[in-house]
This record gives sequence, C-alpha cells and structure tokens, in this order.
Amino acid sequence: MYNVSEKVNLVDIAGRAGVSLSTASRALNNAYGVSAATRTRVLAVAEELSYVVSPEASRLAGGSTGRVAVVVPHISRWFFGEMLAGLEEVLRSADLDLLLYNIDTLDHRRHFFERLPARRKVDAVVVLAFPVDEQERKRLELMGVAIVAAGGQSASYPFVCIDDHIAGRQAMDHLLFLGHRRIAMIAAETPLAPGWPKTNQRSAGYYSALEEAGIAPDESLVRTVDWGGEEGAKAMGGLLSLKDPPTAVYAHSDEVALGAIRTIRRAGLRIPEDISVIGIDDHPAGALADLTTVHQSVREQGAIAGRTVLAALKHEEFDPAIIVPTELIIRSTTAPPRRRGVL
Amino acid sequence: MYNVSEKVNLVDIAGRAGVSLSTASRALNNAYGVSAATRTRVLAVAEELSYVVSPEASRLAGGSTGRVAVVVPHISRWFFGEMLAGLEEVLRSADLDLLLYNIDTLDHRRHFFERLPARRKVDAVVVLAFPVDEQERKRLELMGVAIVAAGGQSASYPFVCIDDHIAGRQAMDHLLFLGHRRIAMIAAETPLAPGWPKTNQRSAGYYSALEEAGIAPDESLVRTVDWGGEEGAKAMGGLLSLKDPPTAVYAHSDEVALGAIRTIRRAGLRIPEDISVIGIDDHPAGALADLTTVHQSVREQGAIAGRTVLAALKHEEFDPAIIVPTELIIRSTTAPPRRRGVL
DNA sequence: CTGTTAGCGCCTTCAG
DNA sequence: CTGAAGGCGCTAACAG
Repeated sequence: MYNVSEKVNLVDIAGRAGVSLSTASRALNNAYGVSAATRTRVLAVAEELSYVVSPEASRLAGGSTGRVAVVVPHISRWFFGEMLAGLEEVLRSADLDLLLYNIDTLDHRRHFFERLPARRKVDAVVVLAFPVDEQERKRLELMGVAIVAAGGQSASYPFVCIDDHIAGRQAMDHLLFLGHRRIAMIAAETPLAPGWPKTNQRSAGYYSALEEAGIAPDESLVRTVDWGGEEGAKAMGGLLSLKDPPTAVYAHSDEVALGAIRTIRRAGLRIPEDISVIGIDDHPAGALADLTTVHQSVREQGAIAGRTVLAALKHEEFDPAIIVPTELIIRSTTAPPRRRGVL
Repeated sequence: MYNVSEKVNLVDIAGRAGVSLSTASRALNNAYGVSAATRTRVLAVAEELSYVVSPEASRLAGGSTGRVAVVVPHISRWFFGEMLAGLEEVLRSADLDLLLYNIDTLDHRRHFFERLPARRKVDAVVVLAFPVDEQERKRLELMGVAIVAAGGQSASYPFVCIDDHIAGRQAMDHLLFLGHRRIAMIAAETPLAPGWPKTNQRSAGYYSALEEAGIAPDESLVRTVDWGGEEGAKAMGGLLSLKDPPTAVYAHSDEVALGAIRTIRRAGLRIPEDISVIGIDDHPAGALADLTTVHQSVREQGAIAGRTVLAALKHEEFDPAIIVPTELIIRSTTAPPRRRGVL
C-alpha cells in the first residue's frame, strides 16, 4: 500500500531544507528566531513532502494534545447532533480534534466517569446538555483540564444555554393570550437527568404563567414522562380520558408535542380546532408538522461552547454564563379555544 | 487544581511495585512472560495510583493510536446520529476512541480530504453514508490505515448497508398491492452525494416495480429534490398542481415524506383517503406521524461497521459486504385509492 | 520470567 | 538567528 506519511519526519524535511532539526521545528511552529527566508524554505519543503507532525511525538515533547472530549447523551437525537455540529465546526476551525463519548445509558455514564477514558488524551472536555453530579464533577477534575457545559446551566463550569423558564413562559403566554384557560402540561424528563434544571424551569414557566393569569393549577392536567415522542403520546391519552380535557397542551419539547398530536388525531379530534398544541425547541420534524413552538438556536449554542473552549485553552477571558435567546414561532397547531358547548 | 494523572507514570508504578519498567509495561499490556504474582501486584499498584498510560508515549514507542476517525456528513440528522451511536458503542467497548469529523458542506469535505486532519492520528477511518470519489480515495489511502464504509455501498472498501433497490420495491409493491397505479416518486439527493448509488437504487426500485406491474412511467410524476423535508414539501406542491395528480406518493426518505404530508394537508386533502404516502427509513418522527415506511436498522449498521473495523485492526477475517435487511412497516398513511369520480 | 538498553519524533533549553 | 543535546513516557528487542 502506497503510503507517504509513515515515512516523512521532521528530520527528513530538515535535511532536505538544509537546516537543523530544531530550526525546522521552529519554522513549522512559527516560533521566534527564524529568518523569513529559512522559514519559507522549510515550509516549502514540508508542503512538498506533505509533512504532518506526529501529534504523539509533539505532545510527548511538551505540547498539548490538540484534542477535546465531548460527552453527549443520546447522540442520535436532533438536539444533541445539532449542538455537536456547532461545536465541531469551531473546534475544527481551530484545528482541534473532537473525541466523542456517547453516554446513552446509566451504565455508560458510570463507565465514563469512573474509567475516565479521556484521561490524558485531551486538553478540555465539554459536557453536552446533561447535569454532572457532585461526584462526577470530582472525577472530571481529576483530569486536570478545562471543562465547559453547553445546553444546560451548570453551577460549577462555564456554560451556555437558553433560559428555560422564559421559553416556557413564551409558550404558555401564547396559549393564554389565545384565550385558553384549561391548559395541560406534558413535562419531559430524561432518566439520565432526573431533576435537571431544564425540565424544572420549563415547568416553572407553566406555573408562573398560570399564576399570573389568575388560574389555579390543576395537577390532573400535568403529566411527567420520560423524554420522547412515544411517551408524549401516552401521556396525551391520559389527558384525553379526563372528564374535562384541556383545550390546549404545552409540551416540554417538540418531540413530546408530536407524540401528543398523534394521539389527538387518532382520537378523531382536530388540531387546533379542538385542541391546541405547543412545544419547545423548533425541531425540524415539528416544522414539518406545522407545530407551533419556541425556537432556540441549538447549533449556535454548540458553537459558543466551542468558542468558550478555545478561549479557555488560550487562557483568554470569556463569559462563563451565556444565555441564548428564544423566540415564539407560531405555526398552525395553536388557535383560540372553541366554546365548550360547540365541541 | 487537584490533579493526579499528570504525575503518575510507569516508572512510578514500577518503583512502587518493585519491578523494572519493562516488567511493569508487560504486566499492564498483559504480554507474555510475567508471572501471575508480579502481574497482580503491578496491576494493584496501578489501580491504587489510578494510573493510565500516556497514549502519546505508548504510540510513539510503537503501539497503535487506539483511535478511529469517523467521517460523517450532517451529523445532526437522525440517520447519521443513529449510525454513529451504533458505531461508538462497539468502538468504546473495544477501548477505541472516536475522532469525529463532520463534513456538512462541500468546503468542509474538500478540506477534510485535502488536509487529511486525521493523518497520523488514527488506526482506521470509517466513512459514514457518503460516497468518496476516486480522488478522495487516493487521498484517504495516503493515510495508510484501514478504511470501512457504512450506510452505502462502496466499490473500494468493505461496507455495510441496506439494499436500496429492495427497500424501494417494498415501498412500491405495497402501493401497487393497494391498487394504486398513478404513483409519484419524490427522489432525494444530497448535494454532497449527487448520483450516490443510494438514491439511484431507490429510484430503480420505483421503475422496476412499475414495469413489473405493467405501468408506463410518467416522468411528470417524478421529482428530484435536495434531501430534506422542506424540499419534499415543495415537490409535493408541484405534484398537486398536475391536472391529474397521483393517488400515492413514494418518497425516498421519511423526512421527504413528512414534508409531502404537510403540503397535502395544507391543501385540504386527507391522508390516506385522498392520497397515500410512504417513505423509507423508519425515522422516529415518521412514527409520530403514523407514517407508513420501510424500516432499516440504522444503529445496527453502525455497530456492524464498528465490528468490521475491529476485525480489520486485528487482521481477522470479515465479510467485506454486509447487507442488512429492510422491512415494510404499515401505519396509517397508506390505503387503497378512492375511485376517481369520488374525489 | 525479569532487567537493561535503545530509540519512537519532536520541542526546548542551552550554547554558539 | 541557528545548531547540539537532553529528555517527554513508553515499548521492544536484547541479554541475563
């Protein structure tokens, strides 16, 4: 098999350029103390031989790893993939490599924090959208590298996320504005993050909106489910079996909302005529279902997290708590409620 | 900052265990020639000091990198995320790290193949669901490592994928069986992979099914769009503006089908009464929309690709061409056509 | 079975 | 501005 890279080392290019090893090294790393002429020559030779440093050797001799670990739950979900895309883009632009660790079960999660497979392999780790507990935090710090969180607040690390309370309010206020008073909430909670502030805050938005509107919360209208469309569908079934069903449903996420919609349609009811539905996230599948929702720029959050990492690595200043704005997107799953008698 | 790992090296554990450096090394790598007693002792010390090898040093001294690069277009799409999840899981179980390269534009793609950022950094690269051209193949081989493809056939590398022709036939045969004769196709093509066998084969399934049913293809019923729901929605608009619209639509993917559904609904038509819709993939959003589709196990394909990588790295035998079966999933977007006059 | 000895490829003082 | 020399932490022959 034809293979160049295995053979071309710094010595080679040094020899070919007629300089010493160290000069070649300096030139490549554009360090001080190399004449422009020499540098150009070295660079040319390197280019010609298509040389690339051995990251291993470089690192061993005192450099950084040039890698960052990204820990993400459920990589196949749009939200995380999108965030990862934003993150990857800025890391790549800085020539950093991304080591991916998917943590989609409690077992994998434990494994990750106990074994710390990324130890000694990265310059930083970013935790995507799930809360690390106290113990995990300690393990992480054993790695002795920069840590940043994205997609959720963190007490311990710099983070970037949306304000879930506000997002919840935007959804609820829209429903309230339309005239709904009997509004259900399907709260989503992932087993990986029970009690994660995200879900709580989205719930808090529900309660505070109701209170402000002078409506007493009815706990029979509140369902908490494991994150996901199928779960949302099930919860909606429960809601529809109430003697006095809601005229509108606020779901913590678009996936959950989509599940609810399926149940409503299967029940022969129409949206939004009979029941309004709103979600949060602005998931592309939601757009395809004409779902009213609250938009958040997920990819941008990933990118910001990436920039935070870069700043941290360069020991530059950075904002340790960035909140990205959200925005109501009205599509066609919400409308004013019909009179009760008409239904 | 408290930090253990930076300090504990092989020498330390060797000294603490009262053995030489090389013995310690052997013990840790469970190589031949170490008494059980010694090994146990070394391992114990290593555990106690929570030692981890420096991958850089290890690699430099002759080992492998313990990393594999994964090149994926559009990481935020369910299909790729799912595949990645399967892949990550098996790689992780083999203690291999996954270096992620997202290639979502032509520019990034060119950048990747020209600069080969993964050069000298990995033991293998897996190309996820996009075709590498001849030139790219040459660049890739410069890396001198194992290469495997997943999610699409490859002439040059071992691969795992579904049979797109069969998948297309399963969708079409279902429609035909229901009695449809005027069937539209919305073909999806990603700019990243024009002419990628996948799309072609899914199209081939359309034509071969029609032919076998004795139906002359009507090119006005065939639309080719860039991959994605919004594009599918647009194409459906064109189809509905025909003097004689189709009674059923076969979309190359669930996303495209979902887009088509939105357009049909917005036009005030009902599914499946007025028009049937079928997709391919079994995307979770499709399930939430009760979309009839052809299922493929994406995660499993990723896992198989992972196992193929492992086998290749161990120089074991492996099947260089694995086809994963697909299966028709009937939900509620397909039904027999109504009589024309009734519409 | 175990210890000694060379490097792996590069960066970084240190002299010139 | 440049070259020589000493590791970085580990593995892989070699000897014992």
